[in-house]
Amino acid sequence: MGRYPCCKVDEDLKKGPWTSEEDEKLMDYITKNGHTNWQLIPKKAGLNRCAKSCRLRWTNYLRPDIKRGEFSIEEEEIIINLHSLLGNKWSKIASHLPGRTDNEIKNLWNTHLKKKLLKSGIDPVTHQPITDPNLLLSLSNLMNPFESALRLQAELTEIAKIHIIQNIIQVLNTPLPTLIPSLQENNYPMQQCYNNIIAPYDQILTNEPSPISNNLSDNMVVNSSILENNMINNVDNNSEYSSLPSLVPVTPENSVPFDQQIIDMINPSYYDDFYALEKILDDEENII
DNA sequence: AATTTCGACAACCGCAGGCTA
DNA sequence: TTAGCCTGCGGTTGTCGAAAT
Repeated sequence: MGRYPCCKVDEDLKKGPWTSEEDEKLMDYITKNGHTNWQLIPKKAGLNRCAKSCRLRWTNYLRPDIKRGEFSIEEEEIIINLHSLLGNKWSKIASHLPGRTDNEIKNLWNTHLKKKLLKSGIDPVTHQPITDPNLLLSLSNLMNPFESALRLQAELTEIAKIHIIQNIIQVLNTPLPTLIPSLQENNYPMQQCYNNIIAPYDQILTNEPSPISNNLSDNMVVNSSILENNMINNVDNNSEYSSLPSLVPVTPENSVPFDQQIIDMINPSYYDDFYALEKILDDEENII
């Protein structure tokens, strides 16, 4: 039944740091023969290591496509943003960063990024501002009080904006005419809604008109993944808030209610558009 | 100069889901 | 069909060098 076990428990296999000789043996073998069967590799390569150890050494260190060296600011931003969307899914996060391993990203998170967020008053788990007053006080004491207050205020404002945009995307991502047939009859101007609500913010982030704005028709669903990718990849490095904490996933339990004052801060006209959309949805709900 | 502490990173451990004989 | 291995993943631990005492 089954296969041969991965590593025999009673075998006296070497553990701990790899020597350069071991690296060379593994590298040589895989370069010549590939790594289709990890179980065979240690023996065939002449290594007294278990298959798992060999696989890990290869994927985390010896693989030729690994990008070594310090993480750039852009990479750190991407990691923070992806972490806010995906949580501790290190392998998923690593798949967005060519040449970086999940282990490397996990280490970076635990040693640098977590502290960086905490110092900015952001909870690294929820990616929301820390609300515990004691913790906030002790954090703010680390910085110049005036600078700290200004910074905190600016960051909270920016987070609020992102919350709003994400909520709008979520609503727009619902195929309205499918759900509510009468909307199709009314020919609700989704294009106009997009142009007024999403495009300006998208433009701020990308510094160019979004490609989807050219293709959006009334029956189309706004592709939020494109917008999210824009948010992740187009960090404005000149911005005072380039070290901004990341997006917070919009789920029913942590969706924030809209705040007139915050929406007005972005642009008062957006609220009118969204309010119009909300009103239509409410009306439809009442009819149904 | 010796010792201790801390931070960074590599490596290991154990689990879950998929796969295979 | 199923027992048990294989692989990938995330959490944790170990190691080593630098900084502090």
